[in-house]
Amino acid sequence: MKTVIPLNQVTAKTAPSEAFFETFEAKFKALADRKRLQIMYELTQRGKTCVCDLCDIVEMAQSKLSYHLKILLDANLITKEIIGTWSYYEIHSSEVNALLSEQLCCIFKPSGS
Amino acid sequence: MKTVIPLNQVTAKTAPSEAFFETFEAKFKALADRKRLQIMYELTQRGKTCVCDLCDIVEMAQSKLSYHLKILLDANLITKEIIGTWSYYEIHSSEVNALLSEQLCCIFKPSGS
DNA sequence: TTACTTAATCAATTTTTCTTGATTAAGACA
DNA sequence: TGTCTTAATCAAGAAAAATTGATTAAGTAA
Repeated sequence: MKTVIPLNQVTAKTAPSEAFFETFEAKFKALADRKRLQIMYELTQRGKTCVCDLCDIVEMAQSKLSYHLKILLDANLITKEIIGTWSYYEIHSSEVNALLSEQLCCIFKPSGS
Repeated sequence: MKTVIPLNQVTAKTAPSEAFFETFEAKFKALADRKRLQIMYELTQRGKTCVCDLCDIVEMAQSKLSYHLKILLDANLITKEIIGTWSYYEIHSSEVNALLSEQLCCIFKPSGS
């Protein structure tokens, strides 16, 4: 899995390195799909959600959903918690906040956080 | 060319439509490439810039640069002005502001605007 | 143990995107 | 007019990402 630089370590005092652009490339790539945006939106509205429920909510086959969740997880935009046989996913609010505008954060993360 | 919904017309009072996610898909897709992010960064630093100069700055073949500029232009993230034989491109600040966080806007658009 | 459930992974195919070099179109100017 | 410059577009091939169905792994519970 690729190394992801946490957004709070990012500054722009000197010319950005190749790695800098790569980090954002990965994050924007993760967001560059309408199905993954829908997943982000549903997680925002519902909070921590089980994969089995998400499958029905976004009407996606299980293997396909797993594929897309992994991309969002690798980009550090969501987090994962395994409880027994179930996997729960949640928006990674601080990362999303650091990336997106206030007005978008109200759509892709809970307004109150 | 695809229809682009201006960001200032976007609200989230009801469940977002398919078109809503498609609009952001296009914008994030445009940002999902390290070369295009570098172009955005250089335009941010330099302001309105001629294609011929940009070619040297980002070290990219002319046809390749045109291809990437078109993707950013279609996503409404940059604007274009033709003067004589030259084409000048510029960051579309209001769109970038509506999309990205304050901290990123300082990197992908001039701090002062 | 066995059967069942959940979700990640794999392999093969399809689809999309990117790159490259060539061509085209339009303006500048002698 | 002809030549030069700039930059967009085109077509073919390469590379990357997405989809599909099957398999695997790990937990639950009889």
